[in-house]
Amino acid sequence: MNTRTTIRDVAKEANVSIATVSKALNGVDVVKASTKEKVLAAAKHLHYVPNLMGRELKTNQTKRIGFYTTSIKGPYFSVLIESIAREAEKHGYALNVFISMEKEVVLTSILGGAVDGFIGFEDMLDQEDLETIRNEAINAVFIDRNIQDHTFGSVVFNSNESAEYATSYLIAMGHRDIAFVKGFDGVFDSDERFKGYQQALKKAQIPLKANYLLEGRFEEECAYQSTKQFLHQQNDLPTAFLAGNDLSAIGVTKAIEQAGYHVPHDFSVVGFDGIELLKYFRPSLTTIVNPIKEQGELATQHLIKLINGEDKGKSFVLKGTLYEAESVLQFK
Amino acid sequence: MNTRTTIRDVAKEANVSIATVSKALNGVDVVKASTKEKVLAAAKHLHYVPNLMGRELKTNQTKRIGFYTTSIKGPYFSVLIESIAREAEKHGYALNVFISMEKEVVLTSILGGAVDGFIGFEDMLDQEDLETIRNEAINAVFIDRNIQDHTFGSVVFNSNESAEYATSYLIAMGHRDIAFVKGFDGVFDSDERFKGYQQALKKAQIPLKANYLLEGRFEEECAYQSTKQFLHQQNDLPTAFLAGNDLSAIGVTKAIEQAGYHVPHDFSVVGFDGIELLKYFRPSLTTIVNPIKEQGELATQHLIKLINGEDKGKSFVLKGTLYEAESVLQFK
DNA sequence: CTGAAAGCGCTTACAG
DNA sequence: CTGAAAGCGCTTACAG
Repeated sequence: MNTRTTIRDVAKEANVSIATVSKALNGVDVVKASTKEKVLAAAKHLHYVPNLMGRELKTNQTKRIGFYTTSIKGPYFSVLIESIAREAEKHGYALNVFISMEKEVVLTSILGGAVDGFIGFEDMLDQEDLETIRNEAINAVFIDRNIQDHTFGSVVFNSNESAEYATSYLIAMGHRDIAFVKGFDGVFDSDERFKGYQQALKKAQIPLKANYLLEGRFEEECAYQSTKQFLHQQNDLPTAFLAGNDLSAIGVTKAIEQAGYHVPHDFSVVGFDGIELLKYFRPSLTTIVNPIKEQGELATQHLIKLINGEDKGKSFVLKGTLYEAESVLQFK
Repeated sequence: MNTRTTIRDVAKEANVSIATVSKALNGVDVVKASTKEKVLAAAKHLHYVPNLMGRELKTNQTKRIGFYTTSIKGPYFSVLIESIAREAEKHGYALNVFISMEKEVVLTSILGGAVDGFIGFEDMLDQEDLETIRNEAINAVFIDRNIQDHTFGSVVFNSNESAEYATSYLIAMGHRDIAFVKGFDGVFDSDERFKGYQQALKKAQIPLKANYLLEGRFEEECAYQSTKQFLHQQNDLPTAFLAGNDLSAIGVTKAIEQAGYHVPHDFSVVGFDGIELLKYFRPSLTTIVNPIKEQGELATQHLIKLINGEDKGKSFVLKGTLYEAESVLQFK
């Protein structure tokens, strides 16, 4: 069994020192052209590829950025991750996606120096973890909460304003009885959307009704169940549903149809995000489209600037845009 | 700015040597209990996390497996990747997903020792690359082609048999004029499915018609365009379409509806894979469901056995199952 | 049970 | 322009 080729093998083959091999291969242009050629030929001949651990241990950088998550399910991720990967590659960085349920694994990776920085997501890391990461001066850009610090930045959506806008839009369409399908309490986008909903009602002087608040957990299934039950038990029905995200809007719509009603004739429905699979769903869904691709790109650009010391942490807020489709009808 | 905590800092804090710290932290149970306690306390106090590069360089293993791809778009990936990640984590390995368009980046990573082995996908790596990887004794399990060797295994679908079965099913439903929407020539699943289609026709003594072969490239859009054009230009129309995968089956269906026809009343449609987003699509699609999750799990188990030297490369073949839905109707 | 030493494969001042 | 040497942070025989 072949043992892996090292820089020493190349040096021997080319009759130079390992220092010269390193310089020739890394384009440190101090090496004589003929020497460089000789080294390159030897490296090619031996199929030499530098051991990354050696290089990274010495240079203390990996040229990798990380994305840590417990799951990549959900229609949001492929667009986000792919935009991060493309943007990173443009700047000479590779993206590493780590999927793990275990916090220890994630922390070991981040603090163990597996990446030069990471794009943060989910609430897996608590305040103490963040403190530790900060102390090690590891750069990060968060996309699900508003953080700003010397080494931490964030790129979030203006969920608050979007939700207020979406609610006002429904009100302008004649709806006054608008149910809200919640996401997760304590999650930034969820809380902000709920606040926006409340603000819009307040401005229109429509009282908030507790019985119009449904559980959605940002999932189709949960929203489906809540809505189904809601439609059965309630005699004070709304005329419209504002769902915490598109998936739950789909769940709401399916529950409405299942109960024998129709969207938008009996109920209007609005979602958030503008996920890709909407193009397969009928009736087409009115939603606030979030610029997910731009979020990934901006987060990546910012992270790389942080890594290179060209910037300090900033907080960016991206705006959503209303996409009008079939699921909303003028009321009355 | 804090410099990162190393094993030396912990040793100093605990008043022992770095060797002892290493042993205490790694559970080499030769260390006196009280010493171990002292070390653990010091490590915790300093928030010490071992530098992975140091460890990996020394031990020559990463406890990571890789998944390299140019894109994670497509409904297939989240299920596959997630099943790999979960299975890997069960065995103490982390999954690293690398998304890159550049072959050099991928090879540098694989040959540079970034992972202990990888799950291979796509035709990015040519025969020569595989040869190089083999020479370095790097383990891999491929999921899109049938490879078997000492360090290489594979887990593929029985696309040939599935396609023959699907075609025979359509024939049994009374269809004799069956168009085939191709994937990519040269791609294993694509070629195998095409062969299976041909075999079934032959067995039923139905001649293969060249004008019944459409381009699909495994994509919705391409299949849509091909089918649209086909329906316009052709006066010899088939009664059923067998599409290379579900996405192209969706494209076919949309083109049929767009041309004013209906599925399944005017044309029956069958796909392959059983992707998750089918649940959002109407009419519901008859398809051959591939056990994607099982493929990911089996590939991972096999890879880890290869890494541990507990097995040599094998070739596994997984069977699909027919899922009958609305898109096929008895003909006549 | 503990520690000094070697060495994994690199890069980079430094000397020549 | 080239090379000898140091050292990145670990682990692991080996000696005591």
